[in-house]
Amino acid sequence: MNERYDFASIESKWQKKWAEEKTYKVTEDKSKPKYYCLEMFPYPSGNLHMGHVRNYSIGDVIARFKTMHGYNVLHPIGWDSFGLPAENAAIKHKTPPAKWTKENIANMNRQLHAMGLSYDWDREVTTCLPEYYKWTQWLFLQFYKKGLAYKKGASVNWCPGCQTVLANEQVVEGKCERCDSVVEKKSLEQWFFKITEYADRLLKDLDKLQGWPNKVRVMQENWIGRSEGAILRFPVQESDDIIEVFTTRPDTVFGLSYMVLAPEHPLVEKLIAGTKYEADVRAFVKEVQQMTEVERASTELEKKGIFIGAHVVSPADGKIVPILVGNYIIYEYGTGAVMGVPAHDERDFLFAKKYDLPITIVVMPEGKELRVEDMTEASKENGIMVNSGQFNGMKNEDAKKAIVDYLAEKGMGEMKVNFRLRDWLISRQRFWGAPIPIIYCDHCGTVPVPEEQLPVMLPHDVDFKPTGESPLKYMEEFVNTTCPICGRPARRETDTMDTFVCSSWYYLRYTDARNDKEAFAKENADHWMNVDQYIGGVEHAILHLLYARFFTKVLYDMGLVSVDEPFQNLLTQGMVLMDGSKMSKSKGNIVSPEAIIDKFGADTARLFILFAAPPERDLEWNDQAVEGCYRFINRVWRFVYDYVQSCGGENAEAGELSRKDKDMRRLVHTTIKRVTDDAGTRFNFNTAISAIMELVNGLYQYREVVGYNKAVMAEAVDTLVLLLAPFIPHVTEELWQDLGHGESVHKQKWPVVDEAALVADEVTVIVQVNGKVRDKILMPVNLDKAETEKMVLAQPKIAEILAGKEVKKVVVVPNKLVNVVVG
RNA sequence: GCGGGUGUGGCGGAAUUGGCAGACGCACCAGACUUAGGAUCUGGCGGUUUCACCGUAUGGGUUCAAGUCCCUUCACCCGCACCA
Repeated sequence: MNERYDFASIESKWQKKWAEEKTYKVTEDKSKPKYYCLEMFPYPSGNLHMGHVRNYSIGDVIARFKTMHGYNVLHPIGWDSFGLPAENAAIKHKTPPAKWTKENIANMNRQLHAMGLSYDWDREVTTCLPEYYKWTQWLFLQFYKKGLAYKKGASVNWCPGCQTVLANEQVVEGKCERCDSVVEKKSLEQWFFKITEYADRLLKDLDKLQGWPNKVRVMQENWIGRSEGAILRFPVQESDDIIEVFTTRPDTVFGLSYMVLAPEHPLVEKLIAGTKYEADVRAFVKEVQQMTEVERASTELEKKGIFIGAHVVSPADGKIVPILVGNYIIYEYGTGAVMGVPAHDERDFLFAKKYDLPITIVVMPEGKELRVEDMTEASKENGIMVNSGQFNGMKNEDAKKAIVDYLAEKGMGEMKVNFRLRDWLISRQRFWGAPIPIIYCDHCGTVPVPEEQLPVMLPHDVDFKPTGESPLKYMEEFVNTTCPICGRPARRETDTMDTFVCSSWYYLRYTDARNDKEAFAKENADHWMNVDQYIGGVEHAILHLLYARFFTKVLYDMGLVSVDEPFQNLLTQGMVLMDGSKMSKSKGNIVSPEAIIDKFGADTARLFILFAAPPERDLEWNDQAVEGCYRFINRVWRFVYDYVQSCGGENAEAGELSRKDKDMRRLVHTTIKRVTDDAGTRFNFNTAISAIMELVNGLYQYREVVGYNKAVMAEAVDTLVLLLAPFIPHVTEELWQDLGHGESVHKQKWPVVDEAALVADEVTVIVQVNGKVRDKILMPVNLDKAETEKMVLAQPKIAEILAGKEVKKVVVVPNKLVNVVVG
């Protein structure tokens, strides 16, 4: 054994050995309980960053810990390797995206190995390889067959920077989440997945995800945005047209004062055509549409509208009110039309004040006398119905249903649940993605590519346009094909799929990664699913996690999997910060994982990142604290070195234990207990590590004891190495061998707590007087309350404090604390 | 505006069920060893007017006992945001 801790040679030695011997390869071993530990797979940008290091260190500890606990652990890794950066690099450097991606993967693969992660590399998946995207395309076809993939013309989010459309989820504050360009609206024919059909289930099943952070569940709930209300129909006066509105307040329909349509609403054009209002309304609509999405969506925007020259008749009471176009109506939400009830809606109130429209109170808050003249804002309180014909006197909550029932009889309304969630737009006008397997034939229409013709391969040798426009459109050899039905010339779809499609099912592919007959065998998926622990950044709280849940539910309905939620438990790790802000190239506050590994080794890097903060919290990088972790490993190394030099290999009999021996054993076993709880059930690796540090401090003291027990010491040293193994796998593997053990430390059983060793003969009891600590007494363990009280009151120090005072009460918490209450 | 969260020494953080606030580590200070120390070991390290008192963002409450439970106020972070 080397006296010095030489991390570089130790780490490379074991990494090589683990790879050669496939130490972490896993097969479906039915004799053990299974555990699926998954970290969100990386985009192969070229280099690992600290966020990756944190993510994978956390996952690796969990995987190794569960393995030592006897689980059959699936711990895979792969590459989310389609997407824009590869294409942008291709344009810039004239390298094909496939080459750029492959090189990046190779480099990051090397970096992952340098971290000593326990992945089963035989299950590595790469989404941009045909062997993977063949099955992404196959899944698309299954969705298509079920009517869950469809093409429609729609006003969509267009990112001029990325030269492609975006899903709603990828638009943040009106900007592209990737490149920050202001997103424009474009009317295009696009492919969608019908995620809205699953809105209710995606919402309801959030209840099943008790192992998810509350925050993420709430974010998904808000994103899905379920609201209960009604559809009401308002006939346009002297016309056959009907304006439908969605409202959550059908009880306020008698307070109607006007009707507002979104500028994009088709009835606007229809109702103004050929009227004297035509020119003004068109000008207004154009003005609104010329605003950016950000401007339009701003709550600061002054609410404006214009009369379009037509009226509707209220189906409730026959009241006739004007129709306007309003700049605050969103065409995509509800029906794109809103009934204006100024008394009970804030926006309607402002609008009515501005345009001097009538305000009618129809819900009177109980115990109040609201008057229109006094109102400075809309009243949203519940109350009693007024000015509402036969519904007067009802509670407004009851009137909601009563009014809709009444209108329903006339065919003018019904209860309706509305969702904020939109269908998932999956077409991308870019090259580096899985081609959508669809063929357009002039005779047969839209024809899915037959499954036996998959994959639809991305061509090699591609010329990229500097604009970013997809070169696929111009590649005759790709576009021109024959119709699978009639055999006549036909054209391929040139859009590719959103990369989030690829990442919506990769966790299933891991269960059967090399299968070339199907996406995955159901048997394998059933064996491993669902993911017991998923770990990743909170930035995926909506996008990826919602899409993956949707996919799982669809596959469940198709009978391809037996679970309807993919991720049982979710851990959202915090960010790695430097000087208080997220590490980023633009800020220049980057610490490269490779530099840290070169200087201190992977074990130190892992230990620091796990020790510095609990996993959900943001973590501030601290170079000096990294050195502290390096010192700790050295301290462990020196201890084991000295131990091996002095008495390693001796077989000692335990024999009679002295008090200090027993104390040492108690420390060893309380440490096992603490580490097991902290790392295994709470994932508080920071406190688990601090417990081990205390053990090491205790060991340094124990070895100074003259005539310490060698069997106790041997147990303690072995335990120390075993407890550290999941955190710092290389050095513990080396130490385990130095201690004379044969098999890998990572194949050992986790140490078991000896409950008997935890019991002490004596305990320190805190003595309080009126809640203030006055003394600490060492007393025999498990004294009953009366004896404890007697002993405490007999203490000279306590007796002195209590002299001349009346003891009112004595509270005894056995083995812990006594509180004497005096008058 | 709505929703979620956080607030503890110079710093990262600990206190799992209401029971010694500050574990463990960083930084700092002192000592030992040493030709030397940025190595290692030992000790100290919330504040103050130090036989004691004060102290977990703020003010109040419950309790024998509150960082922990209840109410108030404040600050910061994150998500959504004209959602009808």
